[in-house]
Amino acid sequence: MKRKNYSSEEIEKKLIEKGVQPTLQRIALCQYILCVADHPTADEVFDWAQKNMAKISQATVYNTLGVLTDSGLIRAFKFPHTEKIVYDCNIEDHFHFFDEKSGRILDIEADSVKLNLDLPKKYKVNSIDIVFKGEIK
Amino acid sequence: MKRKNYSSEEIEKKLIEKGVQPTLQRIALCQYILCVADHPTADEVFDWAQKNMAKISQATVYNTLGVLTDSGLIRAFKFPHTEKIVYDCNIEDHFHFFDEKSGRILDIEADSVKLNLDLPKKYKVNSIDIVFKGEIK
DNA sequence: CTTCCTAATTAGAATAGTTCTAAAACTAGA
DNA sequence: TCTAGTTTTAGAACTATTCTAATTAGGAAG
Repeated sequence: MKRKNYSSEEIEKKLIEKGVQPTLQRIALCQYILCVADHPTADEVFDWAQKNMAKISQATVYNTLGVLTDSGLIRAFKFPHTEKIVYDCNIEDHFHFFDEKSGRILDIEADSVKLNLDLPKKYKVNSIDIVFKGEIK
Repeated sequence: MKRKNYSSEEIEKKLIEKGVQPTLQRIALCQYILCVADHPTADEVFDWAQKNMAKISQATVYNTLGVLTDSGLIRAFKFPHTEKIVYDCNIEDHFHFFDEKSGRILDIEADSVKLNLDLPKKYKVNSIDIVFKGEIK
């Protein structure tokens, strides 16, 4: 839901801030990933790219998604319902809701989930992944 | 931790109960999956089978894991840390702890996690997957 | 501008895990 | 035993992703 409308300049600035060389391909892909897409997979990004920009290779899409993920501009998730890696421009701590009807993934804010754990003391938890599955009425 | 020592006869009975034809291969694989293995992947099951039983094909291992999963005797999970499907003989509702040091997966009983959700009413939750990542000291 | 130098892009091959296919081998029931 | 339906099997096919090696583009220095 945090769909923004970044200009090329703003995206360029973001990339530089993160130490990523702002090439034409990367800026274009960011337009889609940061502004338009909703939890896209690599092939969705590639499909969009083929329709909306000059010739680009699949490898560049994968490279770029890797670079963006490593730089912390986006995050990569793996969900139980698909093999494909899903990318998320929401880099805050959060959980996910998978709508079994539509296949859509929705973000769940971290503070709408209160957890009360009773684990053995020696279990040191570094991070928690939660996926709710269900449907939206 | 629910490591049992089922005899061939007990396994055969379980398979029949679930409407699964108890072939030699299926019984043998169940010995490993239900009694010995701890969250195995398909290739771990295949490795074990090659060492411990007469010639068996990889396809049979995949078929059998599929049949056992469909029948409800075991469950299949997909975790964020690996591509491989992980099988679990614990068919109760439960969550998982992934030990980042050892790579081991441990079961977390459902009632050691209390959840307090504040989701929009129209979100109907059917199931919840939780993976804790961390280390065991 | 050129000349380097490095980094990014590319096409295609390679890989990993899994599923499919078609044939052969079983198994259960009549 | 015969037959029909299952299982098993080897190998091919498939899907998502990563790797490789060659080409191209972008800067910095002169």
